[in-house]
This record gives sequence, structure tokens and C-alpha cells, in this order.
Amino acid sequence: MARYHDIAEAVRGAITRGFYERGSQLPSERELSEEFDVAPGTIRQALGELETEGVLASRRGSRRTVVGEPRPAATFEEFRSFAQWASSRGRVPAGHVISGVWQDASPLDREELRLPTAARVFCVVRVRLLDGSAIMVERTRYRDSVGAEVEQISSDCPSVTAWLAATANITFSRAEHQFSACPAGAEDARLLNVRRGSPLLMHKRVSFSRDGLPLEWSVDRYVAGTISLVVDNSLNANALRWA
Amino acid sequence: MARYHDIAEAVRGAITRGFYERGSQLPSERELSEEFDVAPGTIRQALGELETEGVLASRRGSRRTVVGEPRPAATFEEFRSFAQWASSRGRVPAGHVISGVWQDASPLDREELRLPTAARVFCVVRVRLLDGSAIMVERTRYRDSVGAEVEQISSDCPSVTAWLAATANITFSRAEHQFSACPAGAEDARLLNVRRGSPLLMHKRVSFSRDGLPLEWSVDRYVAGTISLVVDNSLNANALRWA
DNA sequence: AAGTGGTCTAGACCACGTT
DNA sequence: ACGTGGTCTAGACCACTTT
Repeated sequence: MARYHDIAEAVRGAITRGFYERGSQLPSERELSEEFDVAPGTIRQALGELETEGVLASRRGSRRTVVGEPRPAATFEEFRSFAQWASSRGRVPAGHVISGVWQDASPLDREELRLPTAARVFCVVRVRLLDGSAIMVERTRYRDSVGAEVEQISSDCPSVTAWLAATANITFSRAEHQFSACPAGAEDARLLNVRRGSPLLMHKRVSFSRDGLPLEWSVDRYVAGTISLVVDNSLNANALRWA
Repeated sequence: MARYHDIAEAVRGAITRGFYERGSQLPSERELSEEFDVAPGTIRQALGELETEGVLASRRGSRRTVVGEPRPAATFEEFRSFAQWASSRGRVPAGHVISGVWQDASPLDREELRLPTAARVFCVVRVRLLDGSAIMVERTRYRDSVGAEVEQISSDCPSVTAWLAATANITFSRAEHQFSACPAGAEDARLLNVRRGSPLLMHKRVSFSRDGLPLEWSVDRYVAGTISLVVDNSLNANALRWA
């Protein structure tokens, strides 16, 4: 739809097809604006997209440089949702609910979800399978408005995210993630079929609505070696920090 | 220097000071352009910066919404460099080199660093300390041009990154990171003073120059519980993917 | 000196969401 | 119907780098 996005895709495609080689130089923005018959600003917007992806690096005075392979450009949803990620890779996601109960919000819940002093949260423990084997246990706590919807989802629904978007018009637009490592606890070991104390990748996540309201927070634990996380960052765009 | 950046900072500051409350609504872009006496496009660029940070969320028809607390906006360097991160937090970074040797590039080196079939790499093993205790072991492999500089660095230099920038004019402009969990091996256990098999956060990293040339790649292993990684993503800007 | 990217102007039109 | 953000135009000037 947007012209600048089409141009970005066109340039990305030209790089993929080898028309522009790695390390070679793109035409100047003014030349490109004539070639595509758009205003220079539109070209800048297009190239800006590719710069953020790390495909291009710009230099003044000299000419801008083609840097690397274009990335598949993973979407936000693909990352946030286990099922959508798996499907996009041609793997088979599955999952079942171990428990789903309403609890009074703990102080931690109230902080993460910005809840008033008296509030309930819907707590779900799920085990996620990839191609038939358990790789992750997920402990999620939903704020009441979302929990009321989640409660109605059948326990073997492959994608909670997709269900919420389709039937309750609840979508996530931003998330904050924290990663660390931890030893498997007793319940982890039982659910994931690993030994106690074996290494797990821990992923804490808080997901927000478009309005910035925290909708859920979750602690997921992955069996080491099954899955890993990839992040790009650059001088232009950095979404990472240590804590 | 750039007007749009000043405006972004001004709005960020206004949010921090509570002038705009969380969940409240910003003036329209046209109003802001009058207030700051700039063209509308400049305002868009400024607000775009805040949207990517997740501080603002925009909606059409209604008015755009102030979403959350402004983040400290960690810089790329702060994340890439252990020493710079630690210093910025008022903690004491230290490190010493366990070994530093030239080796023939392995097939893996050649792939990660895009080297020709015959090439050397400079391999360094370092232990990093935070406030006096060992928390990370780092195994880095530099391409020869960088290795030649690294070789001259004294073994207790706190920040290799800062040294390279200052004396050899070598700067990193982009990096790709991969995170997973793994058990401590024999050497890890000895260097980090933990038991074999205890969980470590594994961080593989490839760093690139402005021109997209891979300069080094590294596998760092952190003692679980000492440090964790935080990432933001959103529908607008997503730098994460599973692998 | 010439060319480039980075920034900015002062508009325009459209699609969308709310009223 | 109206106001909003999203996109785009057709320029301009400056800072920087290389020639």
C-alpha cells in the first residue's frame, strides 16, 4: 500500500537477487528518486527501513553502501506468539493447560500489570510442545479483562494470541522481554522431562495493548538447546539492554 | 543538534516530569508543530522516535495517546560493551585475559567472519568481573586486522571496545546476538567458580563495522542470576526472532 | 570543488476512527 | 462530517567526505 514500503521491498529484492552485491554501492538517493519517480523524501523513508534492518549503512560524501543479506523481517507477532513462530517455520506447535485458576493479585502482579490494591488475576500454567516433545513451560498471569476471555479457551488451543485477536479483539502491540538462565525446579523437571537443576532459558515477558495497558505477564522456561533467541541491534536502532 | 531530536527529548522530558500523564493524550501533530514552530514533518520525526521506544502509541481519528514511562534509551555501545554498561551503572568492571593466541580459522570462523579459505584469527579467552567477582567467561575470535590491534592491549584493560575506538579507529556499528542456556563445562566451572553443569546464560555475538564487515565473533557465558538481558519490541519495531 | 546524506519546510491528499 | 495520523511532494540548506 505505502509507496515507500514497496520501494524498500524492491531494493531488498534487488539485493537478494544479487543485482546489488554485498559491499557494493547503491545509487544516490537523488538518482533513486528519479528511477522510482518519487520525491526524495520517500526514498529516504524506504532506505531508512533497510538501514534499521542493518541491510544498508549510509555514509556521507561518499556513496552509501550495500551491507549484507536482507533479513526475513520477522514480524512482532511471530516473535510474541509461540504458535505463530512455529507454524511459520513449518513445525508443529501444540500445548496443553496444566492449570488455570483465579487468584488475588500478588504484589508482583500489581506492579507488573499496574493493578489497584484489590484485583484478581487469571493464572495459567501451560506446557508447549514442538513437533511432539515438551520444550517449554509457561506460567502466565492475565489481568481480569483478558483472563475472562482466556478462561473460555479450550485447553488444547494452539494459539491463545490468535484466539484473543479473533474472538475478543484483544491484540498486543508492544512487549518487554527479559532473558536469563536458571536451573529447572521440581515442577519444571517433571513437566519438561529433564533433571532437576538442568539449565533452562528463562524468558519473562510483559505484553501491552495499543494503549500501553499491561495485559499479561509471563515467565517461560525453555529446555536448553531446543530454541534460542536472536536479536539485532545497531547504532541506529537499539532495543537491548542489560539488567 | 537535530531539531527533531531536541523535540523528542523535550516531549520525553515533559512525560518524565508528569506534564503528560500516563494514558493521557498528546496534542495533535499540527498543534505541536505550531507550539514548537517547526514543519509538521519534523514533529512526525520526533514522535516517531518516541514511538519506536514504545513511549507513545498513535491512533488515527482519535488523538494519540501517551503510553508509558520514557526509557533511559540505552545506547548501542552500552549494550555491546561490558565495561561501558557496568560503568554507566556505577559498578566496577574488570577483566583479565586467560589466553590470547593466533590460530588458523576454523570452518566456523570462516563462516561467521566471512573469511577466505586460508586465514588466521586471534583467539582470546577473558574472564570478566563485576564488583570483584567473576560472572562471565568470554571467548572471542577476531579477524586478523582487528586481532593485530587487540594483541597489543594490556591484559587487564577494562574496555577493549573503548581501546579499539580510541587508538585504532575501529568501531562497531551493528551486532547480531543469539541467546540460549547451557550447562557449565569443565573450563567454565573452573574460571567462574561454579559447579560443572550449573546453568549459564550463553550469548553468541557477531559484531560488524560500518561497512558490514564482521570484525569479531564471541561466545560469552554468564553465571545464572548475575545479569539478564532486556529487550523491547513492538508492532513498529521488532529486532527479535526465535531460532 | 563537487557530491552526498541529513535535516527541514510548507504545503497536499487520503484512510481511518470517532462523533 | 470532522479531525487525525500516514503518506507524499518538490523543493531548500547544511555538514561532511572525498576528489
